[in-house]
Amino acid sequence: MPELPEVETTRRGIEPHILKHQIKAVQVRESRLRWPVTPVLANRLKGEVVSSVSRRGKYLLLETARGTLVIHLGMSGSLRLVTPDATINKHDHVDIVFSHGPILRYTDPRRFGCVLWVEDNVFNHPLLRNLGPEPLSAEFNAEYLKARARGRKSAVKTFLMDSRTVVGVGNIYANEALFAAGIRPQGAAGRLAQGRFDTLVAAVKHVLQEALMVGGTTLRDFTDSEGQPGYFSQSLRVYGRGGLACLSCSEPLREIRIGQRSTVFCRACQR
DNA sequence: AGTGCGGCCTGTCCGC
DNA sequence: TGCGGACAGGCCGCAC
Repeated sequence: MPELPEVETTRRGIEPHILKHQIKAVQVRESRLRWPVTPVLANRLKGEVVSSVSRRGKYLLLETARGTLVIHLGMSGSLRLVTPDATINKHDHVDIVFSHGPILRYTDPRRFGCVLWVEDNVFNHPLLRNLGPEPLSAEFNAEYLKARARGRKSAVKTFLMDSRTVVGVGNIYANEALFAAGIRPQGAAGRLAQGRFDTLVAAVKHVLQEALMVGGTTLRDFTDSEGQPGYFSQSLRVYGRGGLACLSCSEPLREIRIGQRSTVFCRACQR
């Protein structure tokens, strides 16, 4: 499942191949994604040149002079560069065909993702307008987080996964960051002691940065059909390890549900 | 405003 | 071996 590190890795992987290149055609085989892929999208993109490839949270932004293509990979999506002779598989929903040959192929078995065309300022779009700071930016710091948590009764994990608090922290890294910070996921965000925001912010940054480094190396060869992100198999310390021994103290890790999300933590190490 | 939760969707795993 | 059902997940959009 694409978390922020994988989306950023995807961005870095495709950018050199499509930046300043012209889109020859767009082929939509399955328009029923999270929101319908409109025919307008293909018409408007045709002939346009990609002027930037950026990212906001887990949204990839392909900018052209006429507008921006907004792509979200949902939880099962991927975006790969393929050659025109590549086999088309069942879940290859959208192709962006470039004039110089490569095809940017959007694949998403569960169709939780989206491919949208936005002509107005993309950052005013409802999907992007209310997003919190980037986790790896200076804007995401202890002072900010503390101020935002004030009075909040929801669990710190839920709070952390809220994209209005900070973008790019999904279930996996929320679990990992809270473990790294030694903070119990179910405690109210507004009740965290002052000093713990520093620890938490540092843990979020650390966990994401580590994943980004691993993702960057394993996904270097982007035309590799293998596709499975290697960072996912990196040493996750709590996620998916409910009932197993804590890697720090050997106590069995607890698994509970917070906000319908699987939550794993160590009762001894996280307070 | 803050909070909680239903729903979207399919691949994978489990038990029978 | 086949089959049904639970589960996983991001995150919108609604209800309270």
